[in-house]
Amino acid sequence: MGRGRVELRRIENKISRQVTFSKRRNGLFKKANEISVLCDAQVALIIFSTKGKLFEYSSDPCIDGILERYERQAHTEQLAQTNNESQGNLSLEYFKLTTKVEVLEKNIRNYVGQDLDMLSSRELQNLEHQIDTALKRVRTRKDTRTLL
Amino acid sequence: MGRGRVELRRIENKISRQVTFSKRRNGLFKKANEISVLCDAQVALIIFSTKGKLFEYSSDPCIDGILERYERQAHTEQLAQTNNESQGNLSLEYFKLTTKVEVLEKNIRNYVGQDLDMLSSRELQNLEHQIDTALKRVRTRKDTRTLL
DNA sequence: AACTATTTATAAGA
DNA sequence: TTCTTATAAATAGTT
Repeated sequence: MGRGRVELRRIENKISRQVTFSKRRNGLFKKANEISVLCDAQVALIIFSTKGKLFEYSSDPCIDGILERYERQAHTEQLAQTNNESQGNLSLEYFKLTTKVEVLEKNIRNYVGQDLDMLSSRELQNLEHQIDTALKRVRTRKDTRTLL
Repeated sequence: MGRGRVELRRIENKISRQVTFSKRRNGLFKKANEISVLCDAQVALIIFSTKGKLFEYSSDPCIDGILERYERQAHTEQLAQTNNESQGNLSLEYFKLTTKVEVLEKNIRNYVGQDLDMLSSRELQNLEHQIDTALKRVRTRKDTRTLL
């Protein structure tokens, strides 16, 4: 869609890649929004750039609702059509909470360096950076405390 | 992109809406794949149709990795989320779960080096040790992965 | 499912 | 970054 065809492979030039990323990201968000409005669909779109910057689009006010719905559906397989209503249903809310607890517990295991097998290189990189930052913060706090 | 402009609002005709949904869904997945390849980005796309049918695209073999990364990052970025939900007549189990979530979230904040003010010297010492161990594990895992 | 007239997205250039 | 524009690509309406 432009002056010349583009082969479907990683753009090696860094500047071009960033420019293309920015343009196509906007295009993708626009189209995601269009399909959600035109076709009355629920859409969640998450993008991490090469550098780890997060971009997200959600057709709903809060993307978490869609992600939780996804988790429920993906892990419950068959129940697809049935769960569209029942807001305010305590058992549903309870189930959502148990899902949330599972996610939190998985995150904690990652933060203490466990369950790393499923993480990609990039995720590992990201996690390492977070933990490294955390360690610095804790040591700074320790130093501050020692002075009191 | 077709014979005549389309207003950005829900298509009322059910058949047209379904056809458009199918076409645009394919287009969206194609573009999501293109940006991930061209720009070396990580992309997760979740779509629920009006009827609740799930469609998903992921640039990675497993979409859950991206979603978990999203959860981690979202948690790291927004610390001031207030969970004011638990009002009203909730069952004991539900309440216990919300408490558990609070504890887990508090732990996660500590693991990323935040909310350290209330910790004693001994707790700080423990936390430091845990994080230090975590960092070593992550780096070991990274090295292992690099060798593959 | 295919076909095309058009609109839309965007690659390259400014 | 933002705009312009030539061109590729997507798709609305049709068959």
